[in-house]
Amino acid sequence: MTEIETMSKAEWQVMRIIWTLGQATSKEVIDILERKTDWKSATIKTLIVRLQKKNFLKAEETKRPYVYKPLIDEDMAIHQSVNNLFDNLCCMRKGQAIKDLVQNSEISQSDISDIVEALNVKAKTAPEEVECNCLEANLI
Amino acid sequence: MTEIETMSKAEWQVMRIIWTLGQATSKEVIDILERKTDWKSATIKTLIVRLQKKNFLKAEETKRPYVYKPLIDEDMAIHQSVNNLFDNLCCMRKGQAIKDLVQNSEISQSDISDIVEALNVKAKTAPEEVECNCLEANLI
DNA sequence: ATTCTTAGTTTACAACCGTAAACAAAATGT
DNA sequence: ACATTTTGTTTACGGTTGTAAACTAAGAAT
Repeated sequence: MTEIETMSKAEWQVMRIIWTLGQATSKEVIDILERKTDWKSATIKTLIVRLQKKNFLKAEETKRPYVYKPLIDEDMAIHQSVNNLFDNLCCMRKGQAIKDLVQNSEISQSDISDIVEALNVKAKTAPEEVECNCLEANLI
Repeated sequence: MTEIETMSKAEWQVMRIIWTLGQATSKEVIDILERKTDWKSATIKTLIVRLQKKNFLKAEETKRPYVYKPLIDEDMAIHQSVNNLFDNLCCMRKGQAIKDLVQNSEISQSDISDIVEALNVKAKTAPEEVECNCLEANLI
């Protein structure tokens, strides 16, 4: 049961920048986040340190300023986070939660097609009803 | 900017039981969670207290044992949690995150139809591409 | 070489969370 | 009425998170 390291809300903001740029110096991250948020540079430095401790980032320390690179793939991080949250939910309600997300998210035409396709596949084996197991003794 | 109270993973387990039962005494919650988890009853009591402080639960204190009732609707809680998490994500990747969820969740036939319907509606106004704004100065 | 600046490291502190024991008050059994 | 059990309240403690200042080491400017 190796505990999964989770990313806090603030840490997500840092990772998004580094994922988007591919790699970044602390100055780049700080400049961008000082425009996006009201965080002080010290705060952002702390977040970078914590992300290194959690093995989400590593510093290329051959020369300064260090270049920070992601150690986890963005899609993998999203997969873990989202599924981790869905694990909290009543099985019966996940379908409606997904519908709610569809309605509240901006999604491209091609992603819409992809999701519809995934739903078509799903429909071939999907049950008529999903049972609630909120009271059952399934170990969490 | 009134801070939204969030529910921790452990607190979710308590809420799910009370939502499913409609209301419950601490004994009911404790009995169920002692079968589902290895938490001690003291732990579960603490969670109930914290959920009251966060206004997710209230105790009917007219007679003992108290009866605990949800102060927040389960669907509303799910909506808030899920959208709160999606706020962390790069806009460009939300579509694929939803597809991933579809593939990894058990969903009923009728929920599948509902989601497809929502996607059809969405497709009428969906953009060809969604722009990434991870580096932009939108206040979080 | 000495000073200024930038970037990385250490320390800080309150709130929240997982986890639970200890304590107190009410209800129940005898 | 008194002992026992149940249930609610208080206190605890280490780890995480938001938030940041202070300190230090390395580069850059003079």
